[in-house]
Amino acid sequence: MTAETDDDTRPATISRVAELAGVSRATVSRVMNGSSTVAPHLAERVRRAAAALNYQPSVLARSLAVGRTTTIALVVPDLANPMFQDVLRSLSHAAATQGHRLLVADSEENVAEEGLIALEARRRCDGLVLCAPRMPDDELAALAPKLAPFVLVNRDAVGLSVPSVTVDYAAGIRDLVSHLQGLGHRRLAYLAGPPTSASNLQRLSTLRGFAAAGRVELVEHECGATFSDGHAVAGRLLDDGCTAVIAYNDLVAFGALSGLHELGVSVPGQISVAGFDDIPFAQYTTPPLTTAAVPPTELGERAWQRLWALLNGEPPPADARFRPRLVVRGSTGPAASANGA
Amino acid sequence: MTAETDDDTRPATISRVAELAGVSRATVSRVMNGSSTVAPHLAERVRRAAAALNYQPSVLARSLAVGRTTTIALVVPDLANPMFQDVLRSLSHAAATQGHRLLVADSEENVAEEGLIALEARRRCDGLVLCAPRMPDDELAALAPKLAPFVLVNRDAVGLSVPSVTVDYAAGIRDLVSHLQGLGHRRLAYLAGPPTSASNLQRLSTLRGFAAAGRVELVEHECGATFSDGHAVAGRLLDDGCTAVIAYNDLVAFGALSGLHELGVSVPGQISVAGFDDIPFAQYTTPPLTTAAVPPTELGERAWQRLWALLNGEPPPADARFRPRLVVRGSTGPAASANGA
DNA sequence: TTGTATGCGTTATCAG
DNA sequence: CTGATAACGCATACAA
Repeated sequence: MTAETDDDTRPATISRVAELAGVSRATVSRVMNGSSTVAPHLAERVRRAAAALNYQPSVLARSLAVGRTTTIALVVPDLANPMFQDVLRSLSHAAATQGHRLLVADSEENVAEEGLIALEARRRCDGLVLCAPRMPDDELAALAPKLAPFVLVNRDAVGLSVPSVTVDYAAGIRDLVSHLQGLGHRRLAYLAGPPTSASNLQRLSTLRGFAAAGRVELVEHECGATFSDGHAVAGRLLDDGCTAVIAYNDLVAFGALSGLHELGVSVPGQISVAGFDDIPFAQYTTPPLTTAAVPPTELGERAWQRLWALLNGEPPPADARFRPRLVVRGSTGPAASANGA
Repeated sequence: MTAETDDDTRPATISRVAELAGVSRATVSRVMNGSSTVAPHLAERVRRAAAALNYQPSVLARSLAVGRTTTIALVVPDLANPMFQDVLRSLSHAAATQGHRLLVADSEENVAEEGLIALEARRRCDGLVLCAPRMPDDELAALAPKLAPFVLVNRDAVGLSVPSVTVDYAAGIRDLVSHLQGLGHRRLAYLAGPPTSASNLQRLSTLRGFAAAGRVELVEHECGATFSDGHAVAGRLLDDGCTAVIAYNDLVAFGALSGLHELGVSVPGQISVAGFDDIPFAQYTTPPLTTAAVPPTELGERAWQRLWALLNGEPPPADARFRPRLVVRGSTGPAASANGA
């Protein structure tokens, strides 16, 4: 008996288990899935055979047969960004709760290939969560049908029937401005994020609204989204007579804080600084950062909630819009009237 | 002609393309894969048909037929930990370079289920990168054959022939101690990480070695791995006459820094503080943190390099062991002889 | 060069 | 309750 069908190296298949147990593949399948009712003695034989062969059903084959992968994809523009890390973590956690796994794809801010990456990722699983703040509206619209079912995070779906979970940046900015106004600040600077960022635009237009209404004087600084961007702009902050500055996000605020510190500028004594996001380290800077907090786990959880509904053929849930929570810490204080002098 | 086989909603299959193009499925397959040589006019017909039907080959079916998913999995104990976020990002990036996607599974520090999670994740793809610092050696050994091909990150493979990429914590600690000794420190505290952490053990035994050799006096504090852990232990730091403290990691060091600051203790004036890892914010604390840096992208890249070799049936590459780089910043300074007074 | 036939490992339908 | 048998969608020897 020259071994030929024997191949202990390759993983056992359902057929080999069936053969060893002396039953049909269908029966093995039934036993493995706990479904249907199988005669106890047969079930036992199958279990033994499976154990003996160290049989593990092929997820792949099962997915093909069932038409479901129990896997979803997440596409983000930058895995180094704390915000997307939060989305990733909370989404992964939420999906795991329902027995789903997460495939992650980082477009690395490559707007040109973002669409292809999303498409490719989507085709590997059942659904998609898309973070693509810089993708043009028309491209998104064109992609939408091929990406479904999917949900958008941190960006509105123009006219598409795509659920989205977003942050109400306008409200956050309003809270920050009110807070600063209450402290006597009248003239404030905004450290603008990436020009193509949709969320930056929301912040900016809200601020311009305040300015247009004559409630504050606004000085805009082109900046960016990173620590270094904030750090680089610190030197120009005192020149234009602002007593407070709102940064695009916490990272930028950190940079500004650090730059101001190096310049010997007292915060909030001479100038107040506020961020946006409330990333983990915001409470640990010196001084601790006043910011508008978007709950780190909510985004991912809500996204999953909506995607889950879509996967089950339920009607697209209403959009979720989070109002950031104003977190007042030590980096903002009363306007120093002496500052302009 | 009552439509019955018409179903524009479901994705097109290779069969429908073949039918529309008037060729066999095999030919369509050849065209789609660019392989083999197909008559130009036929190829063109196939492409037109594919485009018309918006045909996208099923990744699933292809994977089943070929026996390859071009997907790998990453299992980490905590997605909130900056170190694993770095591994995730760099691994994802490196794998993408070779056209592979990443499936991420967070065991959420649940040591009991870690094995099952790894197994399940592994079965969904071609290979695995495992970060499981707390998993018992025997369990890992038992799991190894079922997880192959896989590579270990930040942990040694006891006696298994499993490639690993690790950090030479002992070397890092030696550098830190030498640095502190050079500043005149003789008695130092160690803020210990989780007792079950293998990397904590490496740090600890290295320090104990120094102490046993009479080169330093060592005071051990049970601590943990988070900011709060470091913060909580700050109050006890001055009591035992240490002039310097080495924290399990940067996070803990941040906490200690913050706690000491609140207590009005000057760093490094009264006590020096050093961390480990050099996570992004280490350079931005006040004072900036002296630490042992492990390059954030190397771990993931090397892990992919090794896994890639394994996937191609090449012999297991040699283990990669990174020697951390000493980064001296403002949080460490000359020992204050007046401290004990 | 092209088509036929078979396999990949499961699930599901439908008789018995 | 069980077992053939046909999908699932694609790739690939093999034959023509």
